[in-house]
Amino acid sequence: MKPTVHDIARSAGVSLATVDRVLNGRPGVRHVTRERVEQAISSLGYVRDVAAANLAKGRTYSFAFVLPNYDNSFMIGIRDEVEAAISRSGAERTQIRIVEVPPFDAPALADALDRIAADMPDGVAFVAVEGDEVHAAVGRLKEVGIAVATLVSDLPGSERDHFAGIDNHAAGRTAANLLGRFAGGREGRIAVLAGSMLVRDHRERLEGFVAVMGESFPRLAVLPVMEARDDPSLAADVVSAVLQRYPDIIGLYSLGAGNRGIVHAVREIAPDARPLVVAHELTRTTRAALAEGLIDAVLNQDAGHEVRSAIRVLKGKADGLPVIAAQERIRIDIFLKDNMP
Amino acid sequence: MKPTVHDIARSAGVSLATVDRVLNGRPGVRHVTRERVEQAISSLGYVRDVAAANLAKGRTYSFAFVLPNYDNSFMIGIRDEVEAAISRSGAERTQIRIVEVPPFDAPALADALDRIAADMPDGVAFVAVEGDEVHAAVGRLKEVGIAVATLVSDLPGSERDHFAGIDNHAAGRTAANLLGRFAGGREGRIAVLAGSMLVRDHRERLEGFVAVMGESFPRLAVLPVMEARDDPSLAADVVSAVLQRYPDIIGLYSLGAGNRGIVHAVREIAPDARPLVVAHELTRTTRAALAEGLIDAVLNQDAGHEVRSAIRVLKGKADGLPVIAAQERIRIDIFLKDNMP
DNA sequence: CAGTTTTTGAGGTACGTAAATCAGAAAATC
DNA sequence: GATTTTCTGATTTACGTACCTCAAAAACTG
Repeated sequence: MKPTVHDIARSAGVSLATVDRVLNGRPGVRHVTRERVEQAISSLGYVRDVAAANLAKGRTYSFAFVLPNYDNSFMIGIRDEVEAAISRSGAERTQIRIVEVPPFDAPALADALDRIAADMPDGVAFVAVEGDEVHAAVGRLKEVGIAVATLVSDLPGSERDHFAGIDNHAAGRTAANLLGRFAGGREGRIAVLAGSMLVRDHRERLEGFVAVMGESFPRLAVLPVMEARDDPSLAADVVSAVLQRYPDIIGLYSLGAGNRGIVHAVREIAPDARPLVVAHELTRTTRAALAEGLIDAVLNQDAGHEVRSAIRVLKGKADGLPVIAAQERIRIDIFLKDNMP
Repeated sequence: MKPTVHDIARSAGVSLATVDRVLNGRPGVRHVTRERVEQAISSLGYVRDVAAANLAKGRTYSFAFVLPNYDNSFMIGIRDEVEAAISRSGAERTQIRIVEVPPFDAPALADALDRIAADMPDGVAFVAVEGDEVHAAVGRLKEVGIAVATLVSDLPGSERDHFAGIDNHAAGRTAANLLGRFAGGREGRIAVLAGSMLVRDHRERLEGFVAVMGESFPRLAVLPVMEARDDPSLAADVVSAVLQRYPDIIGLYSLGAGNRGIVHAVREIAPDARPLVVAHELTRTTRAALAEGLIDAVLNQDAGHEVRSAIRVLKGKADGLPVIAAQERIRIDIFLKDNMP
């Protein structure tokens, strides 16, 4: 039978109240007594029943998720997952609200963070945009004791507690590895399409990609990156243009969103002249394109994992617990047409 | 504020006892009253506080995991995960024990299952070996109301409630896809190394692999499968021999265990003559080989996910709940050297 | 309508922990 | 040794649900 606080009290020869004081770090216990209790705890192998503790505490955590009001499938996926978390919030004693901000707008993001700080939630998660205002706003959040996590896109150097997202450098490397190997020994050019170089995750992916291409696949020449602001129609145009301009393009790496446009452009090309395509995020579009053979591989970050990890971390931070890094690492999933979930 | 049973009672104009009867499907409630209560439940958006319910029930689930006493890294990983679950068992109100059986031994497995049945646990998970005895034993378990899940290797056609493992057919297809694409347009032979064709998961992987090779990569000739009983030293010998015999082997698919031997054999070969290697399960060996470039890709099934999924399903089945298929699907992870976790 | 059965209400106890109060004991201080 | 301060014990209430008992009310029987 699992030991309870009562067992500890009995075993240590103290009262329930004292056990409670030790367990919850409350003052008013002599050193020797505290040790006796701790001794009993470890010898009985007591572990706190978290469910019962939460029930007794009646504590609820309040969190805010700041998301760009941005309509690409991936962000919609993130929002869906946050909403799913909200619908589960009853069972998990969390109260989560979503705050929308314009995308790629550091002042607006900083502003939103400051407004949230006024409500004193237990934690805030946000998709970072780089900017001094944002750094400063994070500092203010931490100052008043609010836990802060970045989501999808990080803000290194800031005081955020945690980043819930993938290693984008590694993602870029992985993409290069796949494209390079799929290309076999062939020679040719590789086109890279990004959303915006102002976003850190895109920059990092590009860095990783270019690095591996240079190291391992010198016969593949990477063209200068094209930015299409994650806009499908713009992406379609840009891709069509570059494919026409350089007939020896044998691969395309789409490291941002707007894949609908890319798929559209690639479909226009004769099947045997189509480039290899590696894209990010498994969405309806990329899934269908994988199945159809228009995209060769998709790198994915699981939005659900990211959101749940962020919540878990914020909860832990709110209670002053350390993050278990291994548990919170978000994996870079590779999907081919045969292993789609 | 989250509604409680009290709120429902008040809102429906009935007593707590009646709400309780409705919630827990106990008899003694008139149809109209039951409807009034259900109406209140849905209009208030009541959701049962599972933590409090479990606390009140004080129910503990008892499960048995039957694992082959087999020392390959993957099985050790599975065992570690079960043990991790055992160490968490206090918090999760489960009591789990591990039963070891000799590998690939259907009578012994059936025997173990029967012995377990005598203790009447709530559920049993086991790594299936094919055999009529096993089918019969599963039937007996189900007959007395014990939930049954297969782990890693399935037993289709039996009365098991659930299979916690990957789609091995898809895994084989994925391996073929990777190997075929990595080979570029080259021509040559592909060697396949399995543990034993008597194990269902190995057979299925092979089928999927051969199918895709035939469909999509007709220039790659798949050699007859070699069986090395997941034994590293045997595997090393077999691989060395076949590589010597067929100098035009450009790829190797290791669909079972014993990868240590394969890595050893491949390392002996001159770097530029080494075949492409795709193997299963991310272990210390395969991880190091990936990093070193001796293995090109590793397909992995997450042992932790599988074990936790099995426990979740057994718990659900013990309570008569249906399985949420999407949630319990185990993914086929692809790891290259750049996206290793 | 009396008797029976079914339905409902009221209330309590329990699960394991948190948190509070208050009184008394022990230790430290002067 | 008296006083203050610091500890400790005993006890209670609460969290939200499950499950039990007993009695009363309502609905059916014949």
